[in-house]
Amino acid sequence: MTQNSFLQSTPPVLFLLGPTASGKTALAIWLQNYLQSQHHLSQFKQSTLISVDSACVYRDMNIGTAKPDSAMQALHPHQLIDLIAPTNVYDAAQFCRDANAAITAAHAQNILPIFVGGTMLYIKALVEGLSQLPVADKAVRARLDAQAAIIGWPAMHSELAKVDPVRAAQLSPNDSQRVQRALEIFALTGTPMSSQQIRASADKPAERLPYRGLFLGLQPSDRAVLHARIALRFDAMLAQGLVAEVQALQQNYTLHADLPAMRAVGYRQVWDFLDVTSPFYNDAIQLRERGIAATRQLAKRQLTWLRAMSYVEPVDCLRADLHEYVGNTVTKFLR
RNA sequence: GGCCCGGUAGCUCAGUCGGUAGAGCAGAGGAUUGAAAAUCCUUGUGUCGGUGGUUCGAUUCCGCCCCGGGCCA
Repeated sequence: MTQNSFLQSTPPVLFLLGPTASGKTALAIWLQNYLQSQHHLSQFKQSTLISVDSACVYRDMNIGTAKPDSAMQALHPHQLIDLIAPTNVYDAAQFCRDANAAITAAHAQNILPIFVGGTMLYIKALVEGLSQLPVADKAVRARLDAQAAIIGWPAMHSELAKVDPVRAAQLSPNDSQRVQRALEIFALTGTPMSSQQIRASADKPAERLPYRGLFLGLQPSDRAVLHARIALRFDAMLAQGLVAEVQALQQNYTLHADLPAMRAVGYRQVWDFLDVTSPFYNDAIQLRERGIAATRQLAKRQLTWLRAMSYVEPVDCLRADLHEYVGNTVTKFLR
């Protein structure tokens, strides 16, 4: 059996990646309809959408996450949304388990998996793998946070340099999250994080995956158009009741501002808007401006990810023949 | 119409006792291994409103004009 025929017998998986407001969801739904109408072109009669979104995993966070509404989900169900309460924490490793299970289940039923989303770390973890590292430990993190509150993160970084100089050299003394994670790993295992990390073969995901992937990365040729869409969409969220949604969350759950769910774009800014002690309390103009700016910054980081992932094929989401182009590309891939 | 206060980076403003200027925010580029919509790194030349004058030299001092805001008529 040649290498080529082996690859062709490997089941396919589609990845539709892109920054916020690039039109991923609409394109995914169009593609699902398209594949339905063109099912004679491939072995798959059906497809399934799988969300790649660290915010859509939270229940009761609908407006701010631009989650597909119930009418849309009835016609085009998404997997990996509404998995946990906003008081809980999801992570990249859990995503890998959930995503791999979804792929296996879909292929077993001769269904084409289509991943749709913008959390590129999850994709990187799924494609390139994660090292065998301990899961987050609440108690250890609380202890490290308490210590950092006294001596500051640069001093914590100095502590890290004593036990894991390799990792410390890779990190900024201000990078609280990564410094904490490295200290946590040492506390839990007694071994430096740097000696437990394995480097994945970033450029050749196909060699270690039991399926072959088509990775399409939506990137606008004109950033200004994306910025305009982001502003429009944030205004729409406010009009749909984003503030009321956060108030309801605060009533129905015991939340605090440091929860990953409440640090999400939009939610964090509304939290400040509702917080009497915040300088942004009750300031609707600031809420709008800060929400839009935070969304633009998120989109920028997502685009940086896409440019850095060599196996992602860039697609201009503003091209006039977007549907035709994506349809043809996918058809060719599935053939 | 008179008086007062402003007009400096996309925005909010600081500053130059006269030697052409700097913060925050925004923007841009990058990193990214169990919080990732997170966290972090790098990045600041702009007719200093216009014009005339004083001066070796004006964004800075003076005159006039324009544009905001306020007070008095």
